[in-house]
Amino acid sequence: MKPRVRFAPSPTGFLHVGSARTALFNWLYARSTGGTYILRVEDTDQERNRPELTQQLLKELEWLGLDWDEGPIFQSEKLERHREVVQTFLEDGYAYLCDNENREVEGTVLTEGLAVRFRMPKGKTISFTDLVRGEVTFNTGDLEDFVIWRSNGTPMFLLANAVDDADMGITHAIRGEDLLSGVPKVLLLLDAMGVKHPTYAHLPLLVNEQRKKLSKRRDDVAVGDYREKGFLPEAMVNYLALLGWGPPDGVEIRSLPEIVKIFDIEDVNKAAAFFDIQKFEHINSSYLRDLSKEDFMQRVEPWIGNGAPWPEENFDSEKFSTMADLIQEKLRTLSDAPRFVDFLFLEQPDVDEESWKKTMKDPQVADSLLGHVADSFEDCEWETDVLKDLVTKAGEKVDLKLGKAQAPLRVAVTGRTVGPPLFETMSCCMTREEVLKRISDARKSL
RNA sequence: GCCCCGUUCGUCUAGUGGCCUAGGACGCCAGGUUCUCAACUUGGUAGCACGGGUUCGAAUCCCGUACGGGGUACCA
Repeated sequence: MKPRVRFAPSPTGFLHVGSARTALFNWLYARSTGGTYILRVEDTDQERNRPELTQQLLKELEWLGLDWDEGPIFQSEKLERHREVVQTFLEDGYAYLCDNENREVEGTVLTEGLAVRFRMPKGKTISFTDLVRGEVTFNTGDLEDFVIWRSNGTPMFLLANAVDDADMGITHAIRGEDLLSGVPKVLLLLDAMGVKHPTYAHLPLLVNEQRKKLSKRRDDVAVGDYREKGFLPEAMVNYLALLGWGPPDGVEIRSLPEIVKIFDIEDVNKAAAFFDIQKFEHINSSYLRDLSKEDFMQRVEPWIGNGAPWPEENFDSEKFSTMADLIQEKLRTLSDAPRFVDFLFLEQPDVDEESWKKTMKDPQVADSLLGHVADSFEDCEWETDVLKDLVTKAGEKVDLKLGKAQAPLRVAVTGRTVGPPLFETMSCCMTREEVLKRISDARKSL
């Protein structure tokens, strides 16, 4: 039988990286086994459920490239089926009615204003084999009767989850470890329905620096935030796959299709993992560098279009296209792009204070150097090699090597010590007049 | 409290009884290359939580301890 798995988020907030990782591992399992990946929206919590978030959720999953084969199926549409199962439980004596004070109420008919609790059998041992954790055992004596139906006429998570998994023919439930404790209850529910148990695989949790479970409330971990920071979806899924799993050959940066080939759910770790933004950035920059020119231009567009830190009318797409070749390899995220080119589209460079202090700390030297540079730039050939040569010579006059000598000029022209290759940028994207103006402006500010 | 789960460099991981004086990646440090940065490159840093067993041999198996986490809702 072909595996059937599902990702079952509840639309109570933005998709966060932990959920995305669960979605990814379900997807990987389905794709690597030839199974079916189903999307199910668990929207039974009427209080917190927000329909508009569902659309957002689907968008994020699409962005990540985690396409689903069936669904989205909305749990809220299965209300009648859930009611039917609960009613049967009541009739068969598996469950009982109870009031607001948790007192048992006589009767076997679902009644408005009354909740339903599942009766926990006494003295039973419940074991199951988890694909990640191995054999896990619980005693029913440690568990209590639990609510499966709210007094407001809606099903509880465990019930809806068990019924839907059974009805959808889910063969493998792959999800976060925070749900491990709920398994014995679900198994009891499944037994009461007389259906087979799915196989479980509980993924290690993703934790914050305090080693606590990542939460949408206290941790800034929405997938959308990373998209907006300029991370690539392929880098995101690649990094997420590395949390709790490692490729046997040690090659970490590889595409999703390649990961599908070597992924095995049984290789997943048991221990919680910390989401390390530095490593994520490293992976992202690697994917960024590997982008074709055309692809890069397309992806970077949102960061240099509307909202970029320069007047829109100053933007010159041809200049940017030239610059793209020079800066693509330097970016860690797409949002780094503007600050590598902003000086071209601003009237005045946006001068970074630290950079200024560092390079102009000796105003005499800086002024003399910039003076020599300006003089030699007056009527030279406007070419990369020529400019580089002239700055080298200017540097020699104040006893500085090119590495040091270019710094004040770079800050005068671009406003920062870090940026694209200076001489090429000047010769290709700036006029002699512009450069001389900036040198002269900088000297006045010394 | 009770139940369940976990513990290899700072971080993510490889490791399924001998190939481990524990490998890789990120980070960090030092050097090379270089017009800055990045990239690239050379080297370095740092770990099997602890204590008992089992075994000729244990990071790997067993028991205990410590620490961490998850659950224990008419949330999911």
